[in-house]
Amino acid sequence: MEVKGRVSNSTGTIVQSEDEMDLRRGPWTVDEDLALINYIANHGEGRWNSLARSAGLKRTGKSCRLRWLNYLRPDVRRGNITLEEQLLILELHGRWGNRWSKIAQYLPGRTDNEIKNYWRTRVQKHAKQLKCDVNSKQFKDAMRYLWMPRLVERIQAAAATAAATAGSPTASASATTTITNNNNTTYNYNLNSSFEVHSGNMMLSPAIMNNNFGGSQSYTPENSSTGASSDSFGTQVSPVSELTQDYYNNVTVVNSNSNNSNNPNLDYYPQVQDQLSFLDCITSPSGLFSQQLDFQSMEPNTPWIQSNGETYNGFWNVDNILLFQQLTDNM
DNA sequence: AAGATGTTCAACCGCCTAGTA
DNA sequence: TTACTAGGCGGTTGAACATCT
Repeated sequence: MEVKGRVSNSTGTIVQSEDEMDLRRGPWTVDEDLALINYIANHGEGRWNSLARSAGLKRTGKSCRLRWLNYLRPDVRRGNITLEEQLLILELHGRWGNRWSKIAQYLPGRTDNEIKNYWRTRVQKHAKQLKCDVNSKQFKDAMRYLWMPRLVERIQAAAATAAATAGSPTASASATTTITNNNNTTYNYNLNSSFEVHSGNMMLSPAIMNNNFGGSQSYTPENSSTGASSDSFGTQVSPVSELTQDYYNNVTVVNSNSNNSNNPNLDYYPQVQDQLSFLDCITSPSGLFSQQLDFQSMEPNTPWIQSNGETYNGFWNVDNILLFQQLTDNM
């Protein structure tokens, strides 16, 4: 695919420079990817326009930058958005809105583009199913009081299962997790599949109060398998991704000291971050499920995301939609 | 089996800001 | 101060793929 570059001069006339006539657009080829990877390996990134020329790429600097940051960069995490990441995206979007790059700073390895895509395809889809605007208070309340607690519950259930499978004594069934957000709302979660919401000084809608979702209330969801949803995160495997990951195995500048065998990209990148699980972070250092997770004070790029590929089973099953409707009927 | 419809995500576009000459 | 350039960001598009009818 080759498209002639066209720009307007000061009089509005379409002109074409010699370089612009050769500019390529559209999907990147294997050779282009390799050229970019090799060039950055040897010369570093930055100064994208000159980089594009020096690397012999008939692409704009912007295009090179985007390709590198969103796809070729070795520490890009690919695959399913984990439950932990979903929870964090919901929380951070509630605070910052569509500040994708800012949100991405808190999800190491995820790009702003990926988070934006997640929001538009998954979250907005749920809002559409519920026939409400994704920015409406109804939907935000549903996220805060139904979706996010459910995510935490499932994270804990998965952790408990994993711990039990591993024979770990930490799989205590009555442990409780407390999460406090920037609205001073405290969520208490425990492994018995119930949760409480303490509203603190947060403003709650009368409908929610009337429906026993304000103050300090308990709600026991259905069996935590919850799975009935059409959502299927990450089932699509990009052939391009597989290809370019294979290339990393053959790039001559790989860091052979790395022992990471899961992500071939990391072999290429000298700085391999040790990753902690979500529960490691909310429980450590002093006690199981008792620490408060303070999103406000978290530093960007804190490497706390679990590296496994949790499959999302969805939340908006029939029970929860009915519950949501009960909540919103009185609004 | 085939066409229609829905979903995903890489890539592009246009705007904005910071840096610099 | 102004003009220009590079880089960054959020919004949007469209091809590829999946699912439905």
